[in-house]
Amino acid sequence: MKSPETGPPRRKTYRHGDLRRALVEAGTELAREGGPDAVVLREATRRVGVAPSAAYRHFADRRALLDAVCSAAQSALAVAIEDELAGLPRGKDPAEAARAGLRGVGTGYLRFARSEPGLFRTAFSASDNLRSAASPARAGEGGLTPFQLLGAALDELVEAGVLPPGRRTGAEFLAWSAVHGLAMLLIDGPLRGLDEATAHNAGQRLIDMVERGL
Amino acid sequence: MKSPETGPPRRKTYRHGDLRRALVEAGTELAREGGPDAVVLREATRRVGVAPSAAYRHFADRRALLDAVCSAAQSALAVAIEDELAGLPRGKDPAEAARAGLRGVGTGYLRFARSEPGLFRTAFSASDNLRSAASPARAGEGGLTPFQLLGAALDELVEAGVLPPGRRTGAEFLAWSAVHGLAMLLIDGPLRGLDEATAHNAGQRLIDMVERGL
DNA sequence: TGTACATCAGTGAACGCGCGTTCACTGATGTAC
DNA sequence: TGTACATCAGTGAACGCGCGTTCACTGATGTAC
Repeated sequence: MKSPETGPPRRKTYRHGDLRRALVEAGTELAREGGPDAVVLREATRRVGVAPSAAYRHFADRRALLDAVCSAAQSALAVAIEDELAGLPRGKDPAEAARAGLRGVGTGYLRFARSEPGLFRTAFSASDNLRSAASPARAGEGGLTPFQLLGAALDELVEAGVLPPGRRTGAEFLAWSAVHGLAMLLIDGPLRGLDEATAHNAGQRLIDMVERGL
Repeated sequence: MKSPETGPPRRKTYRHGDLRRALVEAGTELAREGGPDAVVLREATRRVGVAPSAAYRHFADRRALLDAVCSAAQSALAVAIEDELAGLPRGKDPAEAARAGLRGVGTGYLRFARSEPGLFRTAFSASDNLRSAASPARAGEGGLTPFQLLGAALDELVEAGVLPPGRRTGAEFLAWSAVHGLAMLLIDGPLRGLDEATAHNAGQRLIDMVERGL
């Protein structure tokens, strides 16, 4: 029998205990609802039930909070891709498995963009934008970032003899471009509002194109 | 011998004469400098040398001004593509010409994204985002919007027998995705800051991939 | 051609808003003796 | 085990800022007579 909690959660202790984490979580929720611009420092403290200035014990400024939220969003994207890969049937021949791996990365990426557009847009708004794409804060449970997951999928394609090694260099940027572009068209662009099945179809066609074209 | 003009231009007449156009131009300049968020109504009136409230004679609100600026940005993108196409050598066989046309659309698109990142980002932030992609306000000098220019290039590819008609449906979204995604990576993402030649190269490789993959 | 008047583009002052950030403070915690 | 004290996480009031928008107004323009 919980008392009806209105507004911010009331603390019993003067100290919060885990304010930094709580602010990142509140900020992530804001990003989920409205993208990077919605990550407002005062609103995050409000939701946590703390004075605005308390945030400055843990973050130098608003940008620092946003950067932490960006990392969290990238990590969530990595997890979405990992989930897609984990759902793949096993035990095929290496070539087919490698192909399925690349497809899985693209599909997971697109699924995340559609189901979490706010977080997706936030993932690409870090101030150092993906330059340090290898930061552990941005990785999924397997310890790889989205970019590294894509790279690994391409490596497997080469190992399985599907992709000529000469074509490997820079291939992540080509594949990424295609999938990222479709993601943008689906969430902000003219393909916004497509139903689930049609969107999935467009994604598969695009990945076909990438596979043939690489 | 011009007098040194500091700040906003001083009007001699009480009436401005062409305020709507002037505000859209000032807004476009703001978008060029800082993207859609930089299109600030007060700043636009400041630059034009007019009271903030004067804007409301011509625009219902800030969003209406931004929409007009978006249309202008899309039109500028169309012109950039047209320029690229106009520079193409003529008189080849139809198949080759059609291929060059598609390549030109992609190259012009990427060139605009890199040379005018602020306008490029603004072009994709209309509230009705590209749904009415055929609006004349968004067209280039030839009367076609960027999306229509791409469609025309694909049609030529079909007519020249390069692209099987069965593959034509939805092909603009596949090609657009790839090129748009690369544009994003080049201006906001991890490929930001690439030198001209490398960026051009990446663009050509991507377009190769699209051509093969379509 | 001259004059009265309606129109409406632009003025200027004011509004409330929410933001990020600062600063002197308060009070719970944990450590040293 | 008990007490003094340093630490530092969180408080609360205040700041200046620039924004979008409103409203009663002013004055140039063009039209009707």
